[in-house]
Amino acid sequence: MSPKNTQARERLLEAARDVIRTKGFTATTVDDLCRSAGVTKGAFFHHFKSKEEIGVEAAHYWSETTSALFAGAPYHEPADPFDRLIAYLEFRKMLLAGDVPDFTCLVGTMVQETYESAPAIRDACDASITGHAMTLVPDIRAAMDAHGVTGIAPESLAMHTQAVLQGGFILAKGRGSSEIAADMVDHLIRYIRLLFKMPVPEETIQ
Amino acid sequence: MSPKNTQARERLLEAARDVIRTKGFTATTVDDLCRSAGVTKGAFFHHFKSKEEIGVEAAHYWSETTSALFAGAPYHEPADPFDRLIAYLEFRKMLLAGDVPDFTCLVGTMVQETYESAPAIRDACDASITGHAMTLVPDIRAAMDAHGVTGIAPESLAMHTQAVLQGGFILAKGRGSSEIAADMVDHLIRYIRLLFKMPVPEETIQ
DNA sequence: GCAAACATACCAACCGGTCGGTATGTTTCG
DNA sequence: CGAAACATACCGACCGGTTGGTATGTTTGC
Repeated sequence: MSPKNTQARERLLEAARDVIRTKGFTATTVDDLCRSAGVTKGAFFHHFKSKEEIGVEAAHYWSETTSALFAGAPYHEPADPFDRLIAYLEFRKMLLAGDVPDFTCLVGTMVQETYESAPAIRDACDASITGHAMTLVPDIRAAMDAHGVTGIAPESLAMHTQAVLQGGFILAKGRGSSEIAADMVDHLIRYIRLLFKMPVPEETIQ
Repeated sequence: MSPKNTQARERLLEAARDVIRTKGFTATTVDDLCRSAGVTKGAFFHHFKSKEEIGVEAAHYWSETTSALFAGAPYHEPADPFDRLIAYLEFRKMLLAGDVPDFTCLVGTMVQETYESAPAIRDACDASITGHAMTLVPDIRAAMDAHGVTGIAPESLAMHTQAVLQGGFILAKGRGSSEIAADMVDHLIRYIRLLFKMPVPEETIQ
């Protein structure tokens, strides 16, 4: 009944996450994934019926693992919804560590390559990004109510946080450094502080 | 000199711009480009010594053609630098028309796939994005001076405009529609209005 | 008439995917 | 019980088509 030995599958999904973030989906070969996971091609096609299927499953795996990461993160602690929103963005800044492939987004990378050629992957990536954004909506809505902010759909501001992050990742890839991505989050924090009529810190954004 | 000469080169660069924006750099084959340009492989390798080289040249070509487009655009008309900045963003919104491959950014797409494997392409893409952003700096700086905005480097705000656009393109690819990208530009406009202490229009951002 | 601008034919490496087979359980039933 | 029947996980050689690139010939424009 329960799949006892699914080590190969999990190792392949981890390999997909790491290799695709580095090389992109198309440039990643099935043999790359097998080598990285330490399994054979037979094992690969036992668990996934095609390369496209591991793309879809990798997006799901990404959704699950990042959901768990964010659910257990300390940014939920503040009592005020506005403070939680800012804490979320500070947490995202904190994640911008290590080399570029370590902090960039698997699904943002994959959707760029597959949106016209592999609808199943595109939909899984879109669901991952949108699903994560929607976890922010209750806090955004509560903070808007508390601060009397109107004229913006909470869902739209939630998507905007993800757009700024994805754009920051692209700029970081161009420069080979996370710094610019952190600066973009600083702009986003300033936008949200201004929008909610909250004081803006004096530090200069470089 | 003569219109016949080097026609193949230009047609190949146009093909690269169109096909790569649709399929991505890696998934685009040399034969794809030849077919789209209506030339043979001999012509391709006469003008470009490798696939990587046409990637670099396509980024340069993108820089040149977009520079010309923006230089001739009407957003330079307003007398006030702040108004020019807003007019630029409204112009960018206006460009969000047609299918996704028609309005998305070639170099933003390419850098995602090549930043680890093809430094020459990565650098050309980075130079294209950064170079375009820097054209905004004089107006941003003048507007900041005029409105007493401090605590932000003009270059950083210029890069932020590009991050929001690039992020909007990724979200648009996930949804197959430009609408979300336009919404992201609306957030950016609102941010800049708030930052420059200017009134914010009442329309709701969806 | 000569060099640049193409066209044609071809190649070796590579890629996604297949296939026959093995090892190790798990279920079924007399 | 116990053995036959079946299921799952995995192996790795192999296949046919594709890919970036080359070698060589032909056309075009000054």
